[in-house]
Amino acid sequence: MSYLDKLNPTQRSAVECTEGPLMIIAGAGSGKTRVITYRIAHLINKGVDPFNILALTFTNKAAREMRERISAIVGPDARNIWMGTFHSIFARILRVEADKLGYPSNFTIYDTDDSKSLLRAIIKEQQLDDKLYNVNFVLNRISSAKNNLISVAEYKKNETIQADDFSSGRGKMGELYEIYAQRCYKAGAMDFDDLLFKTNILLKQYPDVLNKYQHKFKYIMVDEYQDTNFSQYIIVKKLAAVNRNICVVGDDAQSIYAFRGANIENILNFEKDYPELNVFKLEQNYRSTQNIVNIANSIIKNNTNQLEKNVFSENETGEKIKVIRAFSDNEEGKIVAESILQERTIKNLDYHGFAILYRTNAQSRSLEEALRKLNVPYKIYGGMSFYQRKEIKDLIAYFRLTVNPNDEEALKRVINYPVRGIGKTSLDKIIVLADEKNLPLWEIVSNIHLYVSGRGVENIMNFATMIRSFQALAKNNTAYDVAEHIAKQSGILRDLHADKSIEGLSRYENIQELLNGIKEFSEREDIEDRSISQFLMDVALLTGDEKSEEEEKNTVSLMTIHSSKGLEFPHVYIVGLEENLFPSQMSLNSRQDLEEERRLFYVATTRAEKKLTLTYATSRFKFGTLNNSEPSRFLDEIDPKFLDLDFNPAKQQKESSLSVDFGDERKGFTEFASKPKITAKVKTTQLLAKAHIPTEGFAPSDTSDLQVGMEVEHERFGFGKVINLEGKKPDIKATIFFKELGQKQLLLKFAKLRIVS
DNA sequence: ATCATTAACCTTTTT
DNA sequence: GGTTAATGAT
Repeated sequence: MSYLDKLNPTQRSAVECTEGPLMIIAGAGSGKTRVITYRIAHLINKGVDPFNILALTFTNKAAREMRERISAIVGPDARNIWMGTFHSIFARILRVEADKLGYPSNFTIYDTDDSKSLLRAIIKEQQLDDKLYNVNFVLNRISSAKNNLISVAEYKKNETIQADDFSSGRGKMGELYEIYAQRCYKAGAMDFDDLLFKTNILLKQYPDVLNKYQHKFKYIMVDEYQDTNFSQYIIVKKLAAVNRNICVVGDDAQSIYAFRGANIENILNFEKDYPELNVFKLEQNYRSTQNIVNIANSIIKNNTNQLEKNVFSENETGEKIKVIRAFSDNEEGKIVAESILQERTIKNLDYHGFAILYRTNAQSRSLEEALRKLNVPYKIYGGMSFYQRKEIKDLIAYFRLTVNPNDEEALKRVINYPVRGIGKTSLDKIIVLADEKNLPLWEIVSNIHLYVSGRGVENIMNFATMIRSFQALAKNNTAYDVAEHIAKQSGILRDLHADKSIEGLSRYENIQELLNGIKEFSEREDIEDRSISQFLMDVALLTGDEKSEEEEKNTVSLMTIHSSKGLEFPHVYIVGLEENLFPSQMSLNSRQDLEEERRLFYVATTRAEKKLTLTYATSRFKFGTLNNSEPSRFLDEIDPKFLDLDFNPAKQQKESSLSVDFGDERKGFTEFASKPKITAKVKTTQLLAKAHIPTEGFAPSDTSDLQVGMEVEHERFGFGKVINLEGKKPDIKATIFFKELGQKQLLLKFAKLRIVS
């Protein structure tokens, strides 16, 4: 029982409270994962069968990590826990029960690209204006309908929804939803939202099925409960209704997925569903320095809607939070890259401890360039993942078609790739026919001779024959044999091999990598079904590349703030703190959206353990054109006493060029920082660069014998006099009075000082 | 039917 | 800045 001793009293109570409804409000860095994993381990140690435990997470990464940590305590039993993302767990259940909903058990899962492509086709077929019926907008509308458990029929009946659609001139929205749903059904496909929506239908229409899973899942845990949407909420509520052993863990301050339908009310109102609820609040932050926790608190207190809690840290005070201004996104990248290089060299650190977080994926480019220039190894998380690459999707589309020939999106993708003379007109004809006969595309394609005659028919027949041969092969062979055969026979390998460009080469390599991955899958001893069909089931819900361990031990991590949730790094840089970027322009219309942005900022800051740096640029490229930008309002909201503006170019510039200093240090940030913007940019840059020119051949001296009263030169601050020394051996802090800049405190082990006299 | 050039869109954030 | 749909030439 030694693991219980690793918990503080509140954590321990939460772990030991195994029966009945339980809510754990876990502040950032408060050991949430530890509590969840120990709690599950504790259940198993108490004799609960792992098969009776359902643990739901939002990311595969979180699920995997927890499983590993649990098995470290309870051993191989951990394998049998029903643990995974909402989507993967319910996809698994849906495959078992698929026939009840009229789906094949090997139904395809459409990703967002598939959904959009299908919708685009439908909008076009319906001859609707694709500006008014913007694909993203339509998909969003359908998605939120599903997430709120509104069926096609209900959508069309609902007066509010209809009034909304008609008043915005989109009266056909209901039809689009209907056609989209039908087409998915006909293709034997579910999109991401369907995995939850159809689960709800299943549990509603089949009480015996509901009953089965209610008794199966005796203990249910939900991580990141603040991110659940209505659809997920109802599933959990139903499954927990019999045993009422439901434990939800979350932090309302970290709810950042409202845009995807997450409903923060689910956690705020949890108690209403379970009056006998036990609540534990984990408020001690073990991750970050006090300065970081304080800054995070000072950010989040600007929000109104939240559960009361007091997150605190007993760690060291830590460095102040540095704010850096750059003149362009490129300079921002350069500053961050240089800073990382410097920090890691001076403090002799691993790159692994650094992360750069941004609001939008598009921001990664300037950072990448800067890092590359300085030879800093980095790894981008999220963004375009391996499985989103064109060549990978192409090959997988062949697999999908082999397993489920009705898969419309897969068919459209590969019917003429590599080119085999089935062009747009042929495909259009097939689509029209399929629509007329109300049959899946494949039915037309595989019996094309019944419908059309003439040129081109032969090409289509050959294609159908090829797919059928793949299907025959897939019946009795492992995934790898099938995959390799398909890659060759489809002509994909040949096509890519012929492309001698650098990109072509890398595409070829990616295909090889995918095949290698499938080979590994086919050789696994621990699974029974090693068919291509089984491989596809696993692959559909894999999002990112699963980090390939060792080589990433020494790389800087780049990612959006959203994907940084749950992670921690000693050194964190949050870049692009500008109005209209962070907070995003889209969020400025409503208070709720703005508050979500603020929570996002809260999440970002609380990733940092030791040191946090915030940056913004006063100009930035957007769609290829340069735009001016203003510092984010969030910077203004931080209590300036936690900020270190000393290295802020704005301040240096101000001090060196403005004669009058009103000296009010408590001034708001924006006011403070935006003043110098009046001066021309180029000029300012030069001013900055030449603030102090080090003496020729400047080299830092050994400062171990530095004495009060000595004159020194600093590379950037210029000449100064040592007026005080304090602290012990490696951490001696010097107070130096610089002629240009005034009094400063420097840590001797970091400061580059030349002793003048 | 296919390739090459042009226009249009884009940026939230993700399972 | 970069990708992807639409247009036009062979």
